[in-house]
Amino acid sequence: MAPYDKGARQRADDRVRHANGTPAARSSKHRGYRAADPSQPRQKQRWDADARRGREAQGERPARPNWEPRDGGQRRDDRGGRGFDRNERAPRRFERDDRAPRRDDDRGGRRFDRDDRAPRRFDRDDRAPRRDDDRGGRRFDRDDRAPRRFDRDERAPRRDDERAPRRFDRDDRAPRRSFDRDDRAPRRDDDRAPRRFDRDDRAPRRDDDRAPRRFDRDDRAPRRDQDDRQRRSFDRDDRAPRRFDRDDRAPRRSSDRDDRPQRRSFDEDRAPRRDRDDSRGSYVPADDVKLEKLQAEATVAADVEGVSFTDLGIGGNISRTLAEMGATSPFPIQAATIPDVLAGKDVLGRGRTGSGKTIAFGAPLVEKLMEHGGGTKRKMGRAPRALILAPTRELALQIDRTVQPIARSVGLFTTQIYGGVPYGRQEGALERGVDIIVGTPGRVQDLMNKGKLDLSEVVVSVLDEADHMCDLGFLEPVREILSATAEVTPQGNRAQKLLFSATLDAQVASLVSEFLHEPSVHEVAGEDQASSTIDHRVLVVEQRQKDQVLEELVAGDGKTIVFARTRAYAERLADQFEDAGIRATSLHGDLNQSRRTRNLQLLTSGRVNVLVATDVAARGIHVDDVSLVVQADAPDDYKAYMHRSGRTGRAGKEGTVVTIVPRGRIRKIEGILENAEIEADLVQAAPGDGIVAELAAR
DNA sequence: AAAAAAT
Repeated sequence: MAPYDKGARQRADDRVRHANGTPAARSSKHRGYRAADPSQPRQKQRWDADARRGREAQGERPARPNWEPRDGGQRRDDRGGRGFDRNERAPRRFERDDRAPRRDDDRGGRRFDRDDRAPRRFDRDDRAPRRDDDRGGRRFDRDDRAPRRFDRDERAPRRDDERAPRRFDRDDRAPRRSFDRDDRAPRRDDDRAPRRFDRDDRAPRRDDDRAPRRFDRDDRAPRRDQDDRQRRSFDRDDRAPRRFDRDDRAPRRSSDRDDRPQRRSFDEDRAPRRDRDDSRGSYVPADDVKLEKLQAEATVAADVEGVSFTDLGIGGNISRTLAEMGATSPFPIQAATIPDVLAGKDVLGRGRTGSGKTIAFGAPLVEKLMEHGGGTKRKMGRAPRALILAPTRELALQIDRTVQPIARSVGLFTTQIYGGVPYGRQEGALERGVDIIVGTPGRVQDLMNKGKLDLSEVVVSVLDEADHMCDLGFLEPVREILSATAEVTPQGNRAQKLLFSATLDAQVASLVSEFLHEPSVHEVAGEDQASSTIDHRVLVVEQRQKDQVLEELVAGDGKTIVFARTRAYAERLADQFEDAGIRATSLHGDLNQSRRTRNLQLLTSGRVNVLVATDVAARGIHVDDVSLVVQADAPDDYKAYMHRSGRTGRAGKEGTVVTIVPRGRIRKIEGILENAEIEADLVQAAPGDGIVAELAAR
């Protein structure tokens, strides 16, 4: 009792003073002791809960993140032990390491330890970053992840591989983890340290150095590759008809439901609430419902031949920068939307990411800012005047890589505002003053609520993947953000809203009716997935043979992206592939941001052949030369199918999309294909079948 | 139901 009491007394003293400061301190202090012992752990926990509630009351953020499972809080409470441990991570991890097998269960508590956990589950990846911060020893860590596994052909230890890295990483922490496999970890280090080291160190650098380059590629590849010729050829022939077909079908599928939002979508009358509610209720049926495409003015390559960016109204500096980036002449979507944006109109644009869409809004946006920016350009602490929102961090980054050089060419600054990274840098940038914000809704809203981000001077707002932004969970934040932007420019014109997506349909109706004014609608003929150079296949596979078939499919030499429905499955598949000697990595929301960035880079740089991802990678992500897209789980809807499959067959190259379905899902996938207007062979397949080997060889 | 997005 004695030793403990000392500490407890100290704390009790503090509590008494803070809590009430009553003169009865002594006796209450005494009582306080006893209470303190058992309650002390809980004390902190309660405090946290109070603090959270307080923050929520201030409107800062919800007590529970909206992506968190409902029972998250409860679980946490149940685990009293963890709740108060929060700050003491070492012990925790330690415990968890023991629980490794249960990792999935850990998720309830996710919110507060995300970073911590990532390591747990995906050992290799997470730790690397930590070490980086701490030590020179980094390299080893990093290597552990991707490279390592491949190196280890010895599979017997398979499971060892999974864990070895973790423990191994933390040799320092040996006491915590060391238990099982200290023996092996060291070995590997010794053997491979040199190699990995090299790789690891360089990998990061490359990212930094090449960001611009890659960026260029992203933009250029599509442009250059998708020559005017190509586009024209398929655009005209194939698509025009298709689009019309779709319009016809929409009604068929969803009868009256679809009609409401569609019809209203571009009426100026505002019935935002009703629209929204209606759409929420009726848009998300169990089946893949196809909404009417928006009435659009189609632009084809012939329309833009011989036109230059300058002709469209883009200034010399920006035009030169575009040329340096590889955009020497405008693509159709750009030719269609740039004049309207410059004219101050609201615009809806349909065009695949990476095919010129970013510049279609980026270039005129910068031009517009110059126009009504005036002398305030350089002012410290100036509020941003343009906002670009994207549904994922990776996409926001990719957009910024395109827009930033355009902005800089005329002395404007951009900054990225997205989650998963420290606030300091972002807040610092805002304090210094920026002109264009590129980000994701969560962090933008967060900084808005903290008073760090003032959107009241934003006169141009862009929603990329706008239809996706209307998905459950995105619509509300987006509405709040848009509501915080300016209604009119300093010159008294209406502030602009621009919505872009490869699958822009009536799902955006509520946003359109609430925020847009007489928008002009454009699309590029031939820009959707159905165009193309992509061979679509469906393999009907027995559930228990699925993983084996997948492994055979991804064993080929070409770059492959595998889509899985859940994070856990994505991670498991990546592990399985690595265990099989295939260079693979994963991309999903359970990884911390540095890991996400790095793993994506592993694929773009070719250090791995296979990326297993959730739908976080379905939209907008451009990786050169992906020859095969495998859908380990069927997509939710036809739009997901189109976006996922659009990761391949880019740049006019050949691509193959293989969708694995169990027998029971055949009808579902057929419906999706029909809506996507894609024809695909559907065959049964089992491990070792010729068809599997043939597809893998591509 | 899951995914994404804020700590």
